[in-house]
Amino acid sequence: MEAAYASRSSAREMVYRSLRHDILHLILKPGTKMSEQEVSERFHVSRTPVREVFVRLFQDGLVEVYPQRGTYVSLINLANVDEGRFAREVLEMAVVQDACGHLTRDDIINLESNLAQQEICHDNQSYLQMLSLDDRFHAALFRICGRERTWQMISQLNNDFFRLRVLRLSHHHDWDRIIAQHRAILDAVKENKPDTAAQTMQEHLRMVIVERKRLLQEFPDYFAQP
Amino acid sequence: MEAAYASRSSAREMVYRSLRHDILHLILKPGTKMSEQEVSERFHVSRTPVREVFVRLFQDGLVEVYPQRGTYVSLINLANVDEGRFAREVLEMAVVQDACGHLTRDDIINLESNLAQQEICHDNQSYLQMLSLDDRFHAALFRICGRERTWQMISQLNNDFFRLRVLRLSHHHDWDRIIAQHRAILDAVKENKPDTAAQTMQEHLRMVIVERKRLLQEFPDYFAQP
DNA sequence: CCTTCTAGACTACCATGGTAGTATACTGTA
DNA sequence: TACAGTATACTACCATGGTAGTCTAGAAGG
Repeated sequence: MEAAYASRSSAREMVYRSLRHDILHLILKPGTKMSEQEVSERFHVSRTPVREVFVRLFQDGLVEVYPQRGTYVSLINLANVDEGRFAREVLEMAVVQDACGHLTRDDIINLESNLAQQEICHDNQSYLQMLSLDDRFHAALFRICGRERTWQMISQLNNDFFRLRVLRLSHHHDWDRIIAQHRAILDAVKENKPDTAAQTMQEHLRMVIVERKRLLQEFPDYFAQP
Repeated sequence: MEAAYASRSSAREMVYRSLRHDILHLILKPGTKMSEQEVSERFHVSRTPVREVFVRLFQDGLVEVYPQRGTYVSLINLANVDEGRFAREVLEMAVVQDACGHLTRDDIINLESNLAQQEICHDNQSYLQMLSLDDRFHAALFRICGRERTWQMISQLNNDFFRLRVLRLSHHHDWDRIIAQHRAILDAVKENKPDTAAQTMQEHLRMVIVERKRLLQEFPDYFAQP
């Protein structure tokens, strides 16, 4: 058996990836109506694969389907954000402590290189690249501990958290603290200080709690009522 | 806006729930072939909703789709089991520590009642009920801490872990330790001993690691090669 | 002007037919 | 017997037509 379904470039897969990307990056804004008809015309495919994409997006929590009424990009649910953040906090504190033990030479080079690129981003103000680097920084810590799948799992469940990060990074360019915290985490891991590393990670992941209020005021119609 | 898609009883939803249940409870054994045709005839619906159900099951990791070749119930992936177990361990240790603080009278009644029913199950040897009670016991701890969604999230990702538990509970009726550990956890929480509670929870969730080897030998064709 | 009712234009849902690609069983050949 | 080539019966994939349910704009009545 060779390549499975996911890796194939079917019409369904193309549409799914495109819509998923656009929703996560807020190109399709929360609350936007999406009809089978419209999407199928836009991508020049029939309605069947579009329906199947909607099923997948619904499974991801990215759209809400109201039968005979319409399909809408789901609003950002702050309760989901908070629980996703909690899961990340607990898991990443454990992971970063574990990483203190086995950090290879290559790992250090990789993480240092990532941080250097973050600095460059800070000058460029390229938030898309910053987002990607941030993800890769955290993913690397999981990979070091042999917990790559765990990262993938919580990533899947943190779609709302992701959208909040997009909103934050794209509208407020106060990335100094973020980068400083990444630096502090890396240093603590390198110096084999698990407690400091965990502490800093916790602080890092709790930043969003404060930012939340500001974003809620600034973009009230992006969020679901709690 | 009222009820959303998920709660409706469409053909798709019926078929999805039925197949999902059968796969998770090993009624449909890992590796079994499932064709659109066959399933659509069995449920007396057309192939379109069946296709959409396959998409959802694929998203859940419960089936693998090989285009133009067939759709198969996915084998149990032990790497997935282990990472899911790790996530549960870390999260549940945090949750059970947190639960020590705020345990209401109703919570105690609920959990004690659950444990009493587990004892009854132990006599009846009803593994399906035992499975359900076990899930509800752990879910209750999350709910107490206001982390119900977190439980739902990790449940979604622990399908392989779930199937391993089904295998274990249905074929080996050594439930004494499981029930005893639940009792120990509850007691520790009641007596406000967070460290003991966390420790016992860790031990509890690590039991499956040992069982794994036995099950792998007993049902080799249920598992994917690592 | 405000409310009630109705006709029409949507929506997602499901059935069905056709297509390209894959696996397999069979046939012909050495 | 062993093997190569081919026909056939599958598979999932996609296009399209019809249907019941929902929303909305405009007419009718107060």
